[in-house]
Amino acid sequence: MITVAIAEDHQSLMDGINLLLKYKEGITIVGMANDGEALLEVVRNKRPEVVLTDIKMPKIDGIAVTKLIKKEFPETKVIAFTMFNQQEAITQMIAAGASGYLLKNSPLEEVLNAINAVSEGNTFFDSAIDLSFLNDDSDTSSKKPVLSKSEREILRYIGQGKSSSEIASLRFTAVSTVEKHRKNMIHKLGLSGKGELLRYALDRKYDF
Amino acid sequence: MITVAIAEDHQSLMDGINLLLKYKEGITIVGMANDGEALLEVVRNKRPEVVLTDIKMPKIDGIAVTKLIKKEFPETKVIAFTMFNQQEAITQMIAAGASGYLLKNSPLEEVLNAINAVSEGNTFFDSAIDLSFLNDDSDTSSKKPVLSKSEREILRYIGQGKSSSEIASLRFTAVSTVEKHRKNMIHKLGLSGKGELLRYALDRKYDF
DNA sequence: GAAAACATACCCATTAGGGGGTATTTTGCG
DNA sequence: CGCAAAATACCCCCTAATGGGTATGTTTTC
Repeated sequence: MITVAIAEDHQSLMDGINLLLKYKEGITIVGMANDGEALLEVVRNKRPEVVLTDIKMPKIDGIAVTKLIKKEFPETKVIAFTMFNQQEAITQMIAAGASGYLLKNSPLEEVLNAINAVSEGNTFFDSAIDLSFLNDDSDTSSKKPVLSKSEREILRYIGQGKSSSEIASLRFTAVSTVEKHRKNMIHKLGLSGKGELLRYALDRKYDF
Repeated sequence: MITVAIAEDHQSLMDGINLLLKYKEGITIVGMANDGEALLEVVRNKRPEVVLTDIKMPKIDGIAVTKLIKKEFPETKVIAFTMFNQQEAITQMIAAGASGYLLKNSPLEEVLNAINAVSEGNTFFDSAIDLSFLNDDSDTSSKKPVLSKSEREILRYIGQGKSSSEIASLRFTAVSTVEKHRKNMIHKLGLSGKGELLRYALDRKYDF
Protein backbone atom coordinates (compact mmCIF):
# COMPACT_ATOMS: atom_id res chain seq x y z
CA MET A 1 0.00 0.00 0.00
CA ILE A 2 1.61 3.25 -1.15
CA THR A 3 0.52 6.34 0.72
CA VAL A 4 0.45 9.52 -1.36
CA ALA A 5 0.02 13.23 -0.62
CA ILE A 6 -0.81 15.68 -3.39
CA ALA A 7 -0.31 19.42 -3.71
CA GLU A 8 -1.98 21.20 -6.58
CA ASP A 9 -3.60 24.64 -6.53
CA HIS A 10 -6.07 23.84 -9.32
CA GLN A 11 -8.76 21.92 -7.56
CA SER A 12 -10.12 20.54 -10.84
CA LEU A 13 -6.84 18.78 -11.58
CA MET A 14 -6.65 17.56 -8.00
CA ASP A 15 -10.08 16.02 -8.44
CA GLY A 16 -8.94 14.39 -11.67
CA ILE A 17 -5.95 12.81 -9.95
CA ASN A 18 -8.24 11.65 -7.20
CA LEU A 19 -10.53 9.99 -9.70
CA LEU A 20 -7.57 8.28 -11.29
CA LEU A 21 -6.11 6.88 -8.09
CA LYS A 22 -9.33 6.23 -6.23
CA TYR A 23 -9.86 2.76 -7.55
CA LYS A 24 -6.27 1.73 -7.95
CA GLU A 25 -5.13 -1.18 -5.85
CA GLY A 26 -2.12 -0.48 -3.71
CA ILE A 27 -2.36 3.31 -3.62
CA THR A 28 -4.03 5.47 -0.98
CA ILE A 29 -4.24 9.22 -1.04
CA VAL A 30 -3.70 10.28 2.56
CA GLY A 31 -3.80 14.00 2.04
CA MET A 32 -4.30 16.85 -0.38
CA ALA A 33 -3.19 20.47 -0.31
CA ASN A 34 -3.77 23.56 -2.43
CA ASP A 35 -0.53 25.25 -1.42
CA GLY A 36 2.99 24.47 -0.28
CA GLU A 37 2.34 25.36 3.33
CA ALA A 38 -0.63 23.05 3.62
CA LEU A 39 1.38 20.30 1.94
CA LEU A 40 4.05 20.51 4.60
CA GLU A 41 1.40 20.10 7.30
CA VAL A 42 -0.10 17.12 5.50
CA VAL A 43 3.32 15.47 5.20
CA ARG A 44 4.06 16.06 8.88
CA ASN A 45 0.75 14.65 9.97
CA LYS A 46 0.27 11.81 7.54
CA ARG A 47 3.83 10.78 6.66
CA PRO A 48 3.10 9.73 3.07
CA GLU A 49 5.65 7.60 1.23
CA VAL A 50 5.19 9.65 -1.94
CA VAL A 51 4.45 13.33 -2.48
CA LEU A 52 3.16 14.64 -5.81
CA THR A 53 3.61 18.39 -5.99
CA ASP A 54 3.09 21.23 -8.42
CA ILE A 55 5.86 23.82 -8.59
CA LYS A 56 3.94 27.01 -9.01
CA MET A 57 1.78 27.15 -5.91
CA PRO A 58 0.72 29.81 -3.44
CA LYS A 59 2.60 30.42 -0.18
CA ILE A 60 5.56 28.04 -0.54
CA ASP A 61 6.46 26.88 -4.02
CA GLY A 62 7.12 23.28 -4.99
CA ILE A 63 10.89 23.62 -4.97
CA ALA A 64 11.09 25.12 -1.52
CA VAL A 65 8.62 22.69 -0.02
CA THR A 66 10.48 19.75 -1.57
CA LYS A 67 13.64 20.89 0.16
CA LEU A 68 11.83 21.15 3.46
CA ILE A 69 10.20 17.74 3.08
CA LYS A 70 13.45 15.99 2.09
CA LYS A 71 15.25 17.58 5.00
CA GLU A 72 12.69 16.48 7.54
CA PHE A 73 11.67 13.20 5.92
CA PRO A 74 14.57 12.01 3.74
CA GLU A 75 12.86 8.72 2.89
CA THR A 76 9.79 10.43 1.44
CA LYS A 77 9.80 10.41 -2.37
CA VAL A 78 8.81 13.61 -4.15
CA ILE A 79 7.49 13.87 -7.69
CA ALA A 80 7.10 17.20 -9.45
CA PHE A 81 3.92 17.54 -11.49
CA THR A 82 4.11 20.76 -13.43
CA MET A 83 3.70 22.65 -16.69
CA PHE A 84 7.37 23.74 -16.61
CA ASN A 85 9.64 21.89 -18.99
CA GLN A 86 12.55 24.24 -18.56
CA GLN A 87 16.00 23.00 -17.70
CA GLU A 88 16.22 25.31 -14.75
CA ALA A 89 13.01 24.13 -13.17
CA ILE A 90 13.99 20.49 -13.64
CA THR A 91 17.46 21.10 -12.29
CA GLN A 92 16.14 22.86 -9.23
CA MET A 93 13.55 20.24 -8.43
CA ILE A 94 16.19 17.52 -8.70
CA ALA A 95 18.57 19.55 -6.59
CA ALA A 96 15.80 19.94 -4.04
CA GLY A 97 15.56 16.17 -3.86
CA ALA A 98 12.76 15.18 -6.22
CA SER A 99 12.84 11.61 -7.57
CA GLY A 100 10.41 12.29 -10.37
CA TYR A 101 9.33 14.97 -12.77
CA LEU A 102 6.05 14.88 -14.69
CA LEU A 103 4.54 17.33 -17.14
CA LYS A 104 0.88 18.26 -17.08
CA ASN A 105 0.86 18.00 -20.85
CA SER A 106 1.23 14.26 -20.50
CA PRO A 107 -1.50 11.68 -19.90
CA LEU A 108 -2.78 11.49 -16.37
CA GLU A 109 -1.87 7.80 -16.32
CA GLU A 110 1.77 8.81 -16.03
CA VAL A 111 1.06 9.90 -12.47
CA LEU A 112 0.37 6.29 -11.61
CA ASN A 113 3.51 5.10 -13.34
CA ALA A 114 5.62 7.68 -11.56
CA ILE A 115 4.22 6.84 -8.14
CA ASN A 116 4.92 3.16 -8.62
CA ALA A 117 8.42 3.78 -9.92
CA VAL A 118 9.60 6.10 -7.15
CA SER A 119 8.06 3.97 -4.41
CA GLU A 120 10.35 1.18 -5.61
CA GLY A 121 13.32 3.46 -5.22
CA ASN A 122 13.67 4.42 -8.89
CA THR A 123 13.54 7.82 -10.49
CA PHE A 124 10.87 8.69 -13.01
CA PHE A 125 11.05 11.40 -15.66
CA ASP A 126 8.36 12.32 -18.14
CA SER A 127 9.32 11.00 -21.58
CA ALA A 128 8.73 14.47 -23.03
CA ILE A 129 11.63 15.84 -21.05
CA ASP A 130 15.03 16.13 -22.70
CA LEU A 131 17.43 15.15 -19.94
CA SER A 132 20.64 15.53 -21.95
CA PHE A 133 21.64 18.63 -20.01
CA LEU A 134 21.89 16.51 -16.87
CA ASN A 135 24.93 14.77 -18.34
CA ASP A 136 26.86 17.96 -19.01
CA ASP A 137 28.79 17.73 -15.82
CA SER A 138 28.74 15.42 -12.88
CA ASP A 139 28.14 18.00 -10.20
CA THR A 140 24.95 19.46 -11.60
CA SER A 141 23.33 19.46 -8.23
CA SER A 142 26.00 21.79 -6.97
CA LYS A 143 26.02 24.05 -10.02
CA LYS A 144 26.13 27.68 -9.03
CA PRO A 145 23.51 30.09 -10.27
CA VAL A 146 24.62 32.83 -12.67
CA LEU A 147 23.34 35.47 -10.30
CA SER A 148 24.50 35.86 -6.72
CA LYS A 149 22.18 35.62 -3.77
CA SER A 150 21.84 39.37 -3.43
CA GLU A 151 21.32 39.78 -7.15
CA ARG A 152 18.52 37.25 -7.16
CA GLU A 153 16.86 38.91 -4.23
CA ILE A 154 16.99 42.27 -5.95
CA LEU A 155 15.72 40.77 -9.16
CA ARG A 156 12.75 39.39 -7.29
CA TYR A 157 11.95 42.84 -5.94
CA ILE A 158 12.33 44.32 -9.40
CA GLY A 159 9.84 41.78 -10.67
CA GLN A 160 7.47 42.92 -7.94
CA GLY A 161 7.63 46.45 -9.28
CA LYS A 162 9.87 47.90 -6.58
CA SER A 163 12.04 50.87 -7.53
CA SER A 164 15.72 50.90 -6.65
CA SER A 165 15.11 53.23 -3.75
CA GLU A 166 12.36 50.99 -2.41
CA ILE A 167 14.62 48.00 -2.69
CA ALA A 168 17.39 49.90 -0.94
CA SER A 169 15.06 50.59 1.98
CA LEU A 170 14.02 46.96 2.13
CA ARG A 171 17.63 45.79 2.22
CA PHE A 172 19.06 48.56 4.40
CA THR A 173 21.61 49.62 1.80
CA ALA A 174 22.25 52.72 -0.27
CA VAL A 175 20.36 53.18 -3.52
CA SER A 176 23.72 53.17 -5.32
CA THR A 177 24.36 49.67 -4.05
CA VAL A 178 21.13 48.46 -5.60
CA GLU A 179 21.97 50.23 -8.82
CA LYS A 180 25.39 48.64 -8.89
CA HIS A 181 23.78 45.23 -8.45
CA ARG A 182 21.45 46.07 -11.30
CA LYS A 183 24.38 46.95 -13.54
CA ASN A 184 26.17 43.77 -12.59
CA MET A 185 23.12 41.72 -13.45
CA ILE A 186 22.59 43.52 -16.73
CA HIS A 187 26.18 42.76 -17.62
CA LYS A 188 26.03 39.13 -16.52
CA LEU A 189 22.78 38.54 -18.37
CA GLY A 190 23.92 40.32 -21.49
CA LEU A 191 21.00 42.73 -21.43
CA SER A 192 20.94 46.33 -22.51
CA GLY A 193 18.44 49.15 -22.56
CA LYS A 194 15.72 50.50 -20.38
CA GLY A 195 13.27 48.04 -18.95
CA GLU A 196 15.23 44.98 -20.01
CA LEU A 197 15.97 43.97 -16.47
CA LEU A 198 12.32 44.25 -15.50
CA ARG A 199 11.41 42.31 -18.57
CA TYR A 200 13.91 39.62 -17.68
CA ALA A 201 12.58 39.48 -14.14
CA LEU A 202 9.03 39.05 -15.39
CA ASP A 203 10.01 36.53 -18.06
CA ARG A 204 11.66 34.30 -15.51
CA LYS A 205 9.42 31.54 -14.43
CA TYR A 206 10.91 31.23 -10.98
CA ASP A 207 13.24 32.95 -8.62
CA PHE A 208 16.34 30.93 -8.00
CA MET B 1 -27.79 12.53 -24.43
CA ILE B 2 -25.57 15.61 -24.39
CA THR B 3 -22.65 15.55 -26.77
CA VAL B 4 -19.55 17.38 -25.56
CA ALA B 5 -16.24 18.42 -27.13
CA ILE B 6 -13.32 19.46 -24.97
CA ALA B 7 -10.27 21.61 -25.66
CA GLU B 8 -7.51 21.65 -23.09
CA ASP B 9 -3.78 21.72 -23.74
CA HIS B 10 -2.89 19.96 -20.51
CA GLN B 11 -3.53 16.35 -21.30
CA SER B 12 -3.59 15.41 -17.61
CA LEU B 13 -6.56 17.68 -16.96
CA MET B 14 -8.25 16.41 -20.09
CA ASP B 15 -7.88 12.89 -18.77
CA GLY B 16 -9.35 13.96 -15.45
CA ILE B 17 -12.40 15.45 -17.15
CA ASN B 18 -12.72 12.27 -19.15
CA LEU B 19 -12.67 10.19 -15.98
CA LEU B 20 -15.35 12.42 -14.49
CA LEU B 21 -17.74 12.27 -17.43
CA LYS B 22 -17.02 8.73 -18.56
CA TYR B 23 -19.59 7.08 -16.35
CA LYS B 24 -22.14 9.86 -16.29
CA GLU B 25 -25.48 9.03 -17.77
CA GLY B 26 -26.64 11.40 -20.45
CA ILE B 27 -23.27 12.83 -21.43
CA THR B 28 -20.99 11.66 -24.21
CA ILE B 29 -17.63 13.11 -25.07
CA VAL B 30 -17.49 13.12 -28.84
CA GLY B 31 -14.13 14.78 -29.25
CA MET B 32 -11.07 16.20 -27.57
CA ALA B 33 -8.47 18.70 -28.73
CA ASN B 34 -5.22 20.10 -27.37
CA ASP B 35 -5.44 23.36 -29.27
CA GLY B 36 -7.96 25.78 -30.74
CA GLU B 37 -7.43 24.68 -34.30
CA ALA B 38 -8.04 21.03 -33.54
CA LEU B 39 -11.13 22.01 -31.55
CA LEU B 40 -12.61 23.72 -34.58
CA GLU B 41 -12.09 20.59 -36.61
CA VAL B 42 -13.71 18.46 -33.94
CA VAL B 43 -16.70 20.78 -33.76
CA ARG B 44 -17.11 20.74 -37.54
CA ASN B 45 -16.89 16.97 -37.72
CA LYS B 46 -18.77 15.95 -34.61
CA ARG B 47 -21.24 18.82 -34.09
CA PRO B 48 -21.28 18.63 -30.27
CA GLU B 49 -24.06 20.39 -28.36
CA VAL B 50 -21.61 21.66 -25.78
CA VAL B 51 -17.99 22.76 -26.07
CA LEU B 52 -15.75 23.07 -23.01
CA THR B 53 -12.69 25.12 -23.84
CA ASP B 54 -9.65 26.53 -22.14
CA ILE B 55 -8.68 30.09 -23.06
CA LYS B 56 -4.93 29.91 -23.19
CA MET B 57 -4.23 27.31 -25.81
CA PRO B 58 -1.78 26.93 -28.70
CA LYS B 59 -2.65 27.98 -32.23
CA ILE B 60 -6.08 29.59 -31.78
CA ASP B 61 -6.99 30.75 -28.31
CA GLY B 62 -10.27 30.02 -26.59
CA ILE B 63 -11.78 33.41 -27.25
CA ALA B 64 -11.10 33.38 -30.96
CA VAL B 65 -12.24 29.82 -31.41
CA THR B 66 -15.44 30.52 -29.48
CA LYS B 67 -16.23 33.33 -31.91
CA LEU B 68 -15.62 31.04 -34.85
CA ILE B 69 -17.74 28.25 -33.38
CA LYS B 70 -20.65 30.53 -32.50
CA LYS B 71 -20.57 32.05 -35.96
CA GLU B 72 -20.66 28.71 -37.71
CA PHE B 73 -22.79 26.83 -35.19
CA PRO B 74 -24.88 29.36 -33.27
CA GLU B 75 -26.77 26.67 -31.36
CA THR B 76 -23.62 25.14 -29.92
CA LYS B 77 -23.08 26.09 -26.28
CA VAL B 78 -19.59 27.08 -25.21
CA ILE B 79 -18.22 26.95 -21.68
CA ALA B 80 -14.89 28.49 -20.77
CA PHE B 81 -12.77 26.40 -18.43
CA THR B 82 -9.79 28.45 -17.39
CA MET B 83 -7.48 29.76 -14.70
CA PHE B 84 -8.30 33.37 -15.61
CA ASN B 85 -10.62 35.11 -13.22
CA GLN B 86 -10.04 38.56 -14.66
CA GLN B 87 -12.92 40.73 -15.70
CA GLU B 88 -11.46 41.20 -19.14
CA ALA B 89 -11.14 37.51 -19.87
CA ILE B 90 -14.69 36.89 -18.67
CA THR B 91 -16.03 39.82 -20.65
CA GLN B 92 -14.30 38.69 -23.80
CA MET B 93 -15.46 35.11 -23.54
CA ILE B 94 -19.04 36.28 -23.00
CA ALA B 95 -18.73 38.69 -25.90
CA ALA B 96 -17.45 35.81 -28.00
CA GLY B 97 -20.61 33.93 -27.20
CA ALA B 98 -19.80 31.67 -24.25
CA SER B 99 -22.71 30.55 -22.09
CA GLY B 100 -20.58 29.47 -19.19
CA TYR B 101 -17.38 30.29 -17.39
CA LEU B 102 -15.60 27.90 -15.02
CA LEU B 103 -12.41 28.27 -13.04
CA LYS B 104 -9.85 25.51 -12.78
CA ASN B 105 -9.51 26.32 -9.10
CA SER B 106 -12.97 24.94 -8.56
CA PRO B 107 -13.99 21.32 -8.06
CA LEU B 108 -14.09 19.22 -11.20
CA GLU B 109 -17.72 18.40 -10.46
CA GLU B 110 -18.61 21.91 -11.56
CA VAL B 111 -17.87 20.87 -15.12
CA LEU B 112 -20.79 18.49 -14.95
CA ASN B 113 -23.09 21.13 -13.48
CA ALA B 114 -22.10 23.62 -16.16
CA ILE B 115 -22.66 21.19 -19.01
CA ASN B 116 -26.11 20.31 -17.76
CA ALA B 117 -27.05 23.95 -17.21
CA VAL B 118 -26.02 25.27 -20.61
CA SER B 119 -27.51 22.31 -22.45
CA GLU B 120 -30.85 23.39 -20.98
CA GLY B 121 -30.34 26.85 -22.38
CA ASN B 122 -29.16 28.47 -19.15
CA THR B 123 -25.91 30.25 -18.45
CA PHE B 124 -23.52 28.95 -15.85
CA PHE B 125 -20.88 30.94 -14.01
CA ASP B 126 -18.44 29.65 -11.46
CA SER B 127 -19.53 30.76 -7.99
CA ALA B 128 -16.02 32.13 -7.37
CA ILE B 129 -16.53 34.74 -10.06
CA ASP B 130 -17.69 38.19 -9.09
CA LEU B 131 -20.10 39.12 -11.84
CA SER B 132 -21.08 42.55 -10.55
CA PHE B 133 -19.21 44.26 -13.37
CA LEU B 134 -21.57 42.65 -15.84
CA ASN B 135 -24.42 44.79 -14.50
CA ASP B 136 -22.66 48.03 -15.15
CA ASP B 137 -24.37 48.54 -18.46
CA SER B 138 -26.83 46.56 -20.47
CA ASP B 139 -24.88 46.27 -23.70
CA THR B 140 -22.00 44.26 -22.34
CA SER B 141 -21.82 42.06 -25.41
CA SER B 142 -21.02 45.06 -27.55
CA LYS B 143 -18.73 46.66 -25.03
CA LYS B 144 -15.71 48.25 -26.61
CA PRO B 145 -12.24 47.40 -25.39
CA VAL B 146 -10.74 49.79 -22.90
CA LEU B 147 -7.82 50.52 -25.16
CA SER B 148 -8.13 51.84 -28.69
CA LYS B 149 -6.74 50.04 -31.67
CA SER B 150 -3.62 52.17 -31.80
CA GLU B 151 -3.11 51.84 -28.08
CA ARG B 152 -3.28 48.08 -28.24
CA GLU B 153 -0.83 48.01 -31.11
CA ILE B 154 1.61 50.17 -29.18
CA LEU B 155 1.15 48.07 -26.07
CA ARG B 156 2.07 45.00 -28.06
CA TYR B 157 5.27 46.66 -29.23
CA ILE B 158 6.04 47.73 -25.66
CA GLY B 159 5.64 44.12 -24.62
CA GLN B 160 8.14 43.19 -27.28
CA GLY B 161 10.68 45.51 -25.71
CA LYS B 162 10.50 48.28 -28.27
CA SER B 163 11.31 51.81 -27.11
CA SER B 164 9.01 54.68 -27.92
CA SER B 165 11.31 55.87 -30.69
CA GLU B 166 11.42 52.41 -32.20
CA ILE B 167 7.64 52.19 -32.09
CA ALA B 168 7.40 55.65 -33.68
CA SER B 169 9.54 54.46 -36.58
CA LEU B 170 7.45 51.35 -36.99
CA ARG B 171 4.23 53.37 -37.08
CA PHE B 172 5.52 56.37 -39.06
CA THR B 173 4.58 58.86 -36.34
CA ALA B 174 6.46 61.21 -34.07
CA VAL B 175 7.89 59.86 -30.81
CA SER B 176 5.68 62.31 -28.94
CA THR B 177 2.64 60.63 -30.44
CA VAL B 178 3.73 57.31 -29.05
CA GLU B 179 4.43 58.86 -25.69
CA LYS B 180 1.03 60.47 -25.66
CA HIS B 181 -0.54 57.12 -26.36
CA ARG B 182 1.47 55.69 -23.49
CA LYS B 183 0.19 58.38 -21.15
CA ASN B 184 -3.35 57.78 -22.30
CA MET B 185 -3.02 54.08 -21.62
CA ILE B 186 -1.44 54.63 -18.22
CA HIS B 187 -4.34 56.87 -17.33
CA LYS B 188 -6.98 54.51 -18.69
CA LEU B 189 -5.44 51.54 -16.91
CA GLY B 190 -4.91 53.37 -13.66
CA LEU B 191 -1.21 52.65 -13.60
CA SER B 192 1.57 54.80 -12.28
CA GLY B 193 5.33 54.64 -12.04
CA LYS B 194 8.23 53.56 -14.15
CA GLY B 195 7.95 50.25 -15.89
CA GLU B 196 4.30 49.74 -14.99
CA LEU B 197 3.19 49.88 -18.58
CA LEU B 198 5.77 47.30 -19.59
CA ARG B 199 4.75 45.23 -16.65
CA TYR B 200 1.12 45.49 -17.67
CA ALA B 201 1.98 44.56 -21.24
CA LEU B 202 3.83 41.48 -20.05
CA ASP B 203 1.22 40.61 -17.43
CA ARG B 204 -1.58 40.75 -19.95
CA LYS B 205 -2.80 37.35 -20.63
CA TYR B 206 -4.11 38.17 -24.05
CA ASP B 207 -4.00 40.84 -26.72
CA PHE B 208 -7.43 42.22 -27.38
C1' DG C 1 47.28 32.97 2.60
C1' DA C 2 46.12 34.77 -1.99
C1' DA C 3 42.94 35.48 -5.41
C1' DA C 4 38.40 35.79 -6.96
C1' DA C 5 33.79 36.85 -6.13
C1' DC C 6 30.61 39.46 -3.75
C1' DA C 7 28.88 43.55 -1.42
C1' DT C 8 28.89 48.27 -0.53
C1' DA C 9 29.12 53.08 -1.86
C1' DC C 10 30.38 56.67 -4.45
C1' DC C 11 31.50 59.68 -8.95
C1' DC C 12 29.95 61.26 -13.65
C1' DA C 13 26.72 61.28 -17.65
C1' DT C 14 22.61 60.45 -20.64
C1' DT C 15 17.93 59.50 -21.68
C1' DA C 16 13.66 57.01 -21.74
C1' DG C 17 9.61 57.31 -19.60
C1' DG C 18 6.16 59.21 -16.65
C1' DG C 19 3.73 63.49 -14.98
C1' DG C 20 1.39 67.77 -16.18
C1' DG C 21 -0.68 69.80 -20.03
C1' DT C 22 -2.53 72.42 -24.98
C1' DA C 23 -4.06 72.28 -29.68
C1' DT C 24 -5.42 70.59 -34.14
C1' DT C 25 -6.92 67.12 -37.28
C1' DT C 26 -9.11 62.84 -38.32
C1' DT C 27 -12.31 59.21 -37.66
C1' DG C 28 -16.46 56.90 -36.41
C1' DC C 29 -21.05 56.84 -34.84
C1' DG C 30 -25.81 58.29 -34.08
C1' DC D 1 -24.15 66.76 -40.01
C1' DG D 2 -22.58 67.20 -35.23
C1' DC D 3 -20.22 65.43 -31.63
C1' DA D 4 -17.18 62.52 -29.12
C1' DA D 5 -13.33 59.74 -29.38
C1' DA D 6 -9.10 58.88 -31.39
C1' DA D 7 -4.85 60.32 -33.41
C1' DT D 8 -1.25 63.43 -33.97
C1' DA D 9 2.21 66.61 -32.29
C1' DC D 10 3.94 69.74 -29.44
C1' DC D 11 5.20 72.30 -24.73
C1' DC D 12 7.24 71.90 -19.89
C1' DC D 13 9.19 69.21 -15.98
C1' DC D 14 11.46 65.54 -13.20
C1' DT D 15 13.70 61.26 -12.12
C1' DA D 16 14.57 56.37 -12.27
C1' DA D 17 17.23 53.52 -14.84
C1' DT D 18 21.11 52.59 -17.53
C1' DG D 19 25.86 53.40 -19.05
C1' DG D 20 30.63 54.45 -17.88
C1' DG D 21 33.54 54.00 -14.08
C1' DT D 22 36.67 53.91 -9.07
C1' DA D 23 37.48 52.25 -4.51
C1' DT D 24 37.19 49.63 -0.28
C1' DG D 25 35.69 45.97 2.66
C1' DT D 26 33.93 41.20 3.22
C1' DT D 27 33.30 36.55 2.03
C1' DT D 28 34.35 32.51 -0.46
C1' DT D 29 37.28 29.42 -2.82
C1' DC D 30 41.46 27.08 -3.84
